[in-house]
Amino acid sequence: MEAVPNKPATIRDVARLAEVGLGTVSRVINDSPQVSKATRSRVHKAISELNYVPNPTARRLSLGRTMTIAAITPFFTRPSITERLRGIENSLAESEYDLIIFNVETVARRDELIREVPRRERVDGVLILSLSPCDEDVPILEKADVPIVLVDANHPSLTRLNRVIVDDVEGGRVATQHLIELGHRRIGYISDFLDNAFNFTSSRYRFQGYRQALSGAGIPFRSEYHGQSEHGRYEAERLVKMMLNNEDRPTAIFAASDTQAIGVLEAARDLGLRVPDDLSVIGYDDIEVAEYLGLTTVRQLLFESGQRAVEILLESFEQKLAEPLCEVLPTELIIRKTTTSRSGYLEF
Amino acid sequence: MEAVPNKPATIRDVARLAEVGLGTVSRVINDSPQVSKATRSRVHKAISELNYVPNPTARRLSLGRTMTIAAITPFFTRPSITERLRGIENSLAESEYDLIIFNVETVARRDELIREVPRRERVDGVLILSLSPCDEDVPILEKADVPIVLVDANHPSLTRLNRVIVDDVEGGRVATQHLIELGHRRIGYISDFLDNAFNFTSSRYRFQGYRQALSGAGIPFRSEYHGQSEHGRYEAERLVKMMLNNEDRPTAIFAASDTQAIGVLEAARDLGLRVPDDLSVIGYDDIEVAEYLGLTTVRQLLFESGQRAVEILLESFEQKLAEPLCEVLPTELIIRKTTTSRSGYLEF
DNA sequence: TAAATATATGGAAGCGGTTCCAAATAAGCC
DNA sequence: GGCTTATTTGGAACCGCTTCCATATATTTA
Repeated sequence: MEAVPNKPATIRDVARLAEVGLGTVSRVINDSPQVSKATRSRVHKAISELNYVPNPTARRLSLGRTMTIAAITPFFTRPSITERLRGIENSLAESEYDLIIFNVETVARRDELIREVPRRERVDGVLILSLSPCDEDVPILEKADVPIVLVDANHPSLTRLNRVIVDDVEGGRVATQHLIELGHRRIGYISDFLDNAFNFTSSRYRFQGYRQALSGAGIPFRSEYHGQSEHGRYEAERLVKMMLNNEDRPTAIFAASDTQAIGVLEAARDLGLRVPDDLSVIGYDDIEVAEYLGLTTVRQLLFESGQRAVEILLESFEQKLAEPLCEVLPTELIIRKTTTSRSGYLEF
Repeated sequence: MEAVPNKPATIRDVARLAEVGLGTVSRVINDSPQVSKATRSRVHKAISELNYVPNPTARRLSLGRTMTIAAITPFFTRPSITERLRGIENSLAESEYDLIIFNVETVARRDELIREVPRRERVDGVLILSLSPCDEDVPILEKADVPIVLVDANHPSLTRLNRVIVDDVEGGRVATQHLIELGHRRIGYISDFLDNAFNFTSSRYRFQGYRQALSGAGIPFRSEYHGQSEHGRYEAERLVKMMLNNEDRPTAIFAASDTQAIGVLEAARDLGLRVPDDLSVIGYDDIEVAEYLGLTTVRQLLFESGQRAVEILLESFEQKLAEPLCEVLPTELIIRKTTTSRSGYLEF
């Protein structure tokens, strides 16, 4: 029982109390095998007596590693982002690494972070979420001196960066194909703006898949069946109401995210359209509420994408990766209760 | 134009190239006034030539400060949490501090973090969001050797910790009083479980306010008008449907969060009740979607609470605080379109 | 012009760890 | 017992910065 010292104890205090050398204490801390049992327990006793905890900063400097991983992420208010972050935090919690987070809400900050964060002095690795690099960013990122993993982000000319992605073209195709196989011919697509300052690409790729499926089935694309706006449930609701007020309105809607699909369901309800009888709706993501709503959707592994990205990063620290990984996570069509066959229109 | 060096440049490289001493470079980096203009520009030239960035870890060790702030937060999927986090990140982005985040999803982790994170060697300050300490935590936190700010968290016996809180009792009272003044007598309350392992207190305090308002108006509390369950829109929907199926059902509902209020609105719609004519609904928080929905609610300053917490933390680093601050942020009743007077029942 | 004062500069010491090398001790072998 | 080898141990050197003190240079002042 002694007074709490003003300054935290250092490794030297422990060495003195345990009557051993500095190196020995360090070896005990780091579980080095070459310390005799007797010495080890003497040191442990001193450690707990002094309430000693190794100073992480000193450790980092000495190791030449920051033991820190940065996540650069846009608006972390969207469920798809927070789910990925949960996965990241979850995997990192068991490791020795700290997670530092940078939230991007402006293009200027995006550029600043992409330039300044991936430096060896700052962090050991970087995770970039849902922010696809633009042409100028590619060389910067490929030249960075720390491992980087892009999650839900990509660029055609990337070859030297790890990525965890979903094949959004395929996902869009599968969703649309599902509707086509149910007999739908007039299929709407509701999405974010395909072109945007942050270079979010998912809506764009899913749109490509949508187009592919249509043309594969010989259905011409009609631009009035594509609604784009800012991301959000209520924006989607507004868009789809306009679309559904047309004469020749769609019998099915593919929404680029579940959040937007919820908006579509609301709109249908407001317009007195029964889902799925009058309107089939399919979303994308399979966020938590999708199951509650019985929403048919394309599941992507959000939480797992974060976990996987961390695994890849940690592996790349240990040089285990011969070359950059581009891991494509599977998507899965989850058929629930918001899609059904277009009665009377089946042509198969 | 020279080859990218394998190792990042150090302050010594800069000193050598600029032909000055170590100390001088350090002074330039830290904007010390006592460096001559000529020397300063020589050093700057060398810095940009070597693409030099000071090593933060070394800086931290030397300064004896980690330049890092931890945020300990429960499930960061809830809008009220992510809004606060946004505010925190936003304020910290302009500072020199890094933000490291710990997500709490189990009680065990909560306890572990509360014990281990607030240490001088790890971080310079700690923000704890929406996790009220329990009795055993109080002495641990009060003895911690780094400044701590609780946000949306409190404990009756706390005196030595900074807090940014909302008077939830008052907020609950105001919400309920609003309904009473509209003539409602049968007022339901939908909330999280009042007792829960994480010791979330907001539902409890708002419940107190609800009770106060009722008894102030001479309305007896009826336990069948209080529904509690896990947090969430759909859980709330289920609860309120049961409540509304009773004979003597409430004419107004106070939901402990906007998320839950949305569930109430859904339930009303499913049951064919018009809002506000058949059922008045008031929420709490004023999250982004509340305005879209025209939801009457009690606004609390979520984003600002995060900003304010950071300000207090930074001030306490500079010893500017004579004693711990307990800042109560205002709430504001935002009357929109989901509450109206109980026609035919007005007794005033 | 010399002395006193103000301004600039160089670099050692120190922050608290890790690691490597040399030395001490223990164990094994003939 | 004496020699070799394996196991433990101590501590200097180092990681890259800041800071303080001593020294060098410039500026005032009498």
